[in-house]
Amino acid sequence: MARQRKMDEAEMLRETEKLLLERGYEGFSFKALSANLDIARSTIYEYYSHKDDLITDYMYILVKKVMDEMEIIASRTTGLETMKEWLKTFMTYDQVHHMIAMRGQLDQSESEIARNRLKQMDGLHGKMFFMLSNQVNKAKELGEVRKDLPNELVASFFFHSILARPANDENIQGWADMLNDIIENGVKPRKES
Amino acid sequence: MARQRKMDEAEMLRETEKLLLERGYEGFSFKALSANLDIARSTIYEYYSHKDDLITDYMYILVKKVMDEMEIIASRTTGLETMKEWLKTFMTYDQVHHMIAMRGQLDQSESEIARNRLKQMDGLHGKMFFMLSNQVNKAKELGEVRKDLPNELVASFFFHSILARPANDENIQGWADMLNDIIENGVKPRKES
Amino acid sequence: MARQRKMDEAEMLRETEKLLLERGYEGFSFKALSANLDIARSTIYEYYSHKDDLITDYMYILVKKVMDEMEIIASRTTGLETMKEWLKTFMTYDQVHHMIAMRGQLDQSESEIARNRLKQMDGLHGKMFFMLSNQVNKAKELGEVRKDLPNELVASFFFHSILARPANDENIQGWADMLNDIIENGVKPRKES
Amino acid sequence: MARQRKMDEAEMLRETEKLLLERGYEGFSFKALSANLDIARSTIYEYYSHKDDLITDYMYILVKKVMDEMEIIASRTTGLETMKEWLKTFMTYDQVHHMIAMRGQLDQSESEIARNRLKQMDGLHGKMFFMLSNQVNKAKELGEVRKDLPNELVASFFFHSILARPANDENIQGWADMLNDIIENGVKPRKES
DNA sequence: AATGAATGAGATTTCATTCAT
DNA sequence: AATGAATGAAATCTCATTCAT
Repeated sequence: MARQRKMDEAEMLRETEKLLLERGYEGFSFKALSANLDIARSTIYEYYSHKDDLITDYMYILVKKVMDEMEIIASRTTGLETMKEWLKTFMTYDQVHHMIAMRGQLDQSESEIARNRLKQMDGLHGKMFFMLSNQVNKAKELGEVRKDLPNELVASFFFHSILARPANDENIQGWADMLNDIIENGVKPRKES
Repeated sequence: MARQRKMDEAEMLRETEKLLLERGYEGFSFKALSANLDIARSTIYEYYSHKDDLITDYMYILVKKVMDEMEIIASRTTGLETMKEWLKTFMTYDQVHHMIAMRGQLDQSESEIARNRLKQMDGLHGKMFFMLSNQVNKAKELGEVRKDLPNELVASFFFHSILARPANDENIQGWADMLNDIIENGVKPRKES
Repeated sequence: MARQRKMDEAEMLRETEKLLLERGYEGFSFKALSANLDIARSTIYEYYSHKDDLITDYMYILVKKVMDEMEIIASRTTGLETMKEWLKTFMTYDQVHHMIAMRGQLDQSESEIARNRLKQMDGLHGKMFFMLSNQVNKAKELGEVRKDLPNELVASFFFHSILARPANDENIQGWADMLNDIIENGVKPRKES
Repeated sequence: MARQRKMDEAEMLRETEKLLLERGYEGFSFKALSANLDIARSTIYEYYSHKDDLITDYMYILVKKVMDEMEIIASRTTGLETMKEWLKTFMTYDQVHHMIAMRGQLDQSESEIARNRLKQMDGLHGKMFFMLSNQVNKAKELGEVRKDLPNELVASFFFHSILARPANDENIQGWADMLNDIIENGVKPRKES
């Protein structure tokens, strides 16, 4: 009797994310995943032959999604405005920071598939930082960013500033505005006459 | 063989840190630790009866060290200057950020000793943020920080800004100065005539 | 290799009994059990996630079996006759006495499943003693048992008398008859004129 | 500086008994013993080089004590009276039954000292049963016990009857009297005109 | 396409025992 | 006589992975 197609791969990736955030790389297990998805553990192997394959797949897709949004934004804005929009993207996908933290543990993965996907991901990640730095440069040319700061530092600053998240998560927009404000103008009062 | 020599507990904590940073909470194992220290796995249990006891001990000591340095700095400076000095402390102990990320996984620890140490650590952590926010307030009073920004956001911004670390780790001082500069003045050029 | 063959759970319980009787609660180990069953140690965990779960399962099933036999006997006899039949049941299942001795060590079990099963077992055990005492009472009413002895003592006497087992195990029936004889008439000669 | 003689061997044996009764043979550990006695674990090895040496020592001393009491009683009484007195001794030392249950696990002990002490103990145990059977015989000759019952069965019956212990432990004497009454006269009413 | 059954490797933890002081 | 330090072996338990159905 033919079994029903029970598996929804999108849901699988969602659960993967949830578990990775809750328990970290080593704490993540197919056992827990199969329990949460209410399928047999062995069924997961029909989709991913190694734990690391699934994890790197999830990671790659996540970074790709961020990249895609960044590119859409870049296609209709420039300079500081682009970067301010990107900041909102970074907020929406703040898991990325956790994934970067976990990435190191995957270096010695036994799965070649996983190691290859990591390389692709690193490529994307590099490209992402290149886009950031590049945009900083454009902003400099437009006179929106000081020329005495290294592009990479400003880029990295944008990317990490979202970690300064307030305790109460409500009002994302207001929070984003304030972050942008600090990044642009700094915390020191301007001596306006 | 050196059967009698007493374990060097300081070295044990140093190796613990190294392994935690390399492998994360779940990846950390007494097996690896004992191998690195060149002692028997069971010997570690003479010092810490649970994995979590050792980890929380390490974490607590780390946070305590940061706090102590912060207090010394606060005793001889104020306002923005204090915060700029603190930033250097945060840079020196940037492992703290990794530990905060791991902390969540320790909540369900079966070891009561570990759970208690976590409570103490949370206390310290709370105190740390209180000190930060407080200093932001002083800086506002001194006219060094804009009054329209919430204390907590500025505090959190300082604490997390160090994550915008440049690829090449050399020249910490220059890096610290630039971070401070961005935080103070922002990335936008000042319209100075 | 017979990789797919399903474990025979009945055999598992039989081996469990054997090992428990040979080595006691703390001496019982999954290592020995898996060796005797010629399966991998981890396979046992597919059936029982805790040592205590298996042990209490075995115990419960044992007590249940005794109870069931007792009830069948009680449904077709009364009074002293019932108790004499029960004595034979107790002889057949004399492991029960060992299990009662071990039970104490299970109280602090970490497995909730085990603790729950223990509660059920205690319930059965209580019911068993209630049935025994009750039947003593009936026997008193029928004039088969002296009225000056507490029900509980007579009940307990029946239950434990089977421990007075002769060295050579043959001839169960003769032994049972003699035990019954002593319990009924005592060891003192009746002064029959 | 000379350490104080902290160890009281009698107390050591008392704690050994307590732990053996609480946890059984495999559950008994020098770790727990040293904790209870508040001495170093290694100190116990000054007295007993093997776990089993201590356990068998305790067991032997226990059985010896029972034997000594039995012999004193036997020196001033005979027949059924002796056996009734012995019953009280058995009640006082009811740990003996637990020790007999544990004894089996010691057979494969690696310590030769322990194996030898076991042999001595078995000798005593045998002698004890010989005394019991012998006394049954005397009682038969005195017309106090029925001649149709095997000596060993009556002996064993006495020895084990104390396990029929009532729930509430108070009033040992009354309980002993009732047990003796049942053993002597049985539970069936005597048809006395 | 999905699953049930089994397994080997490894993690945490406990403990008897040894040895130098 | 007593102890602190260390250790190896073993026990419980978890999990990624394989394989037959």
